[in-house]
Amino acid sequence: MVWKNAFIYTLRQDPADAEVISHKLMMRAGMIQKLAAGIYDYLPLGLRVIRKIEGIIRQEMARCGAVELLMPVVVPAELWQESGRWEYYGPELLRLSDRKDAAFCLGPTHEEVVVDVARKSVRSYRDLPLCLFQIQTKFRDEIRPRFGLMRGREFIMKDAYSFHVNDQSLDEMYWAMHAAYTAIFKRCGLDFRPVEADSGTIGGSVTHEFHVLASSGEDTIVSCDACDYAANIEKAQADILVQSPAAPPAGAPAPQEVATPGLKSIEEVSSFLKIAPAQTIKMLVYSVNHGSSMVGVCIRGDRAVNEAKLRGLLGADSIAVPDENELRAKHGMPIGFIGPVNLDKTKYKLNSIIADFSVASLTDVVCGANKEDAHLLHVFPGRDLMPDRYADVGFVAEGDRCPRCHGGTLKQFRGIEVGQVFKLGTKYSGPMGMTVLNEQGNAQVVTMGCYGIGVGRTAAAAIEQNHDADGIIWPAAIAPFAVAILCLDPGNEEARTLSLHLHNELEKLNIDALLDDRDERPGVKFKDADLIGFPCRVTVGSRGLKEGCVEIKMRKSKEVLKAPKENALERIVAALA
RNA sequence: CGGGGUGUAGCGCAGUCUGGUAGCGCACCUGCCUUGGGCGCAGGUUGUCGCAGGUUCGAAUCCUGUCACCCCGACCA
Repeated sequence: MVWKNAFIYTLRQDPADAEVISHKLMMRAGMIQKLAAGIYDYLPLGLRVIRKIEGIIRQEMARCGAVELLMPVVVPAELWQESGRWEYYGPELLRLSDRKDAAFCLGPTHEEVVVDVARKSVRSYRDLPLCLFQIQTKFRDEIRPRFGLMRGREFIMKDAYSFHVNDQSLDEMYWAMHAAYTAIFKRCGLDFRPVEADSGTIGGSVTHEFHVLASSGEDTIVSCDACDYAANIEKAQADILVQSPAAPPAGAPAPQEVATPGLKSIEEVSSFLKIAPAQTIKMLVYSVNHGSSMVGVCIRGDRAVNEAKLRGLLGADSIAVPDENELRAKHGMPIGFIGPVNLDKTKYKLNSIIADFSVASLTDVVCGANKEDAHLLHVFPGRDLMPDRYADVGFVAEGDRCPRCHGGTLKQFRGIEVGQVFKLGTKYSGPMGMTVLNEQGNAQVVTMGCYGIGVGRTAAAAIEQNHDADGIIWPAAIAPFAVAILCLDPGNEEARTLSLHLHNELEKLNIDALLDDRDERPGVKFKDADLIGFPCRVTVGSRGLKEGCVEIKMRKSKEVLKAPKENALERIVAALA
């Protein structure tokens, strides 16, 4: 490819609306261009990266026995009504209608469609296992798209779906996909971790997310410093020694009310009483399934409630913290002063009280007194608390002990979720009636897995991990071009001929080369090459040619070597290996 | 959806408070010059000042409405 034909326009300054480094660099390097919020043009250079990643994915999918197909982006509502998701998916699903007023949506994910594809043909257990995948544009009307390709509304996703006659077969495919994802992200040159993840409203299922470690990541992941335990913080557990409180020691003082006028927060109360926040219990009220019931949750004062865990524990579709004024007005709750001691559930219309494990080991602590402007001292959970149950509903904290090896400590990292593998079970095949005849000749609902990779997000994550002050440093496997040949003097016959020759020979060897033949000053070409991040740069200029040499420079190591022009080609090939 | 902010040339911005000929840097075009890290000189092109109303002799500027985009939060396969 010759620069003049390549449609590459770089920017000297960061675009004003870009926040994270990958977004800035992709815009500046002329890889993407914004069309609307969360909707981008993939320019030729950016598309080449996408295609490279897709190529790696295709190879690894083939290795798992997955076969590629392509399903429509526009999906009739009936399919979504069949699975039930038309009702509860919410505004993230972009709905539209055609000229006949028939309802459609833009597919944000394709479980319904793929079940429909498979059920039309698959009749027998002999056809299973089956794994279908596609690489396709998805649309999710995100509340807040941001960070360029990292959280777009329109984005390219590889989504695979597998069908099985039993759990063992599903399990095999699940781990084959897990291994494939590991291979894919490794080949893309990423530093990543597979982590256990929350399965959302689908209780009991197994799922792993693949996170690229990066400070700009939107997720927090937790991993053990001694073993291989790693989990999304939504799911992560700590090694909890005490799950129910002991009786208080003999002579423990009785609870005592203390005036705490206007002091509602844990910080205010603990600093006023000169105690650590960990010596308090805080209590929160959650509305479950849009107000159909309410629960009280108490947790150690310095900890936060993990709403994903709470939702899972309750088996709820949604939970939310109700409006404070509403709780005061409708339920008479002294917000800021409620506590788990002598709590009148009926009065406050609370269906149940849950205590996090973090309060079980506490003794002699402070909590709200259930009346305005007062707290209680000398609370002993083993004596004073009567929750309906103790459970794990808190976030783990940095330094908690590992639940797997019991010896290591948990550390937190930021991660970019680039992929997820999921055991779906019969969530879609059941309602949509996808059955096969089993060995006994009986109709049996198939069990499914699904496996996604954000292709554009993977590209963005690669930049987050591989850049410097000058620009992108592409991992070789996903670089738009492996080599940039800079012809510094297009006016010089020898330089022009030699650079073109090298370019042509590299292409013959199936090595992607970009020839910068522009009539620009050398500095411009160097800056652009660094910004775009070609792994290898070959400089052909009159200065080197006087010594009969070209210069080969590696972007990542900054290593420079001069090669005699006669064997420049083999030196370049060797440098890339 | 709540809070905050921004819309002026392809990009980055000033001008808006205090109404009076539309500006700067980069990019782009022409010529000269230069050629190993975003050269220099000279000349030039590019705008419904987001959109719609209103006030005014006169609106980028004041008022009303509206749209888009960005940030924080809530939310999120």
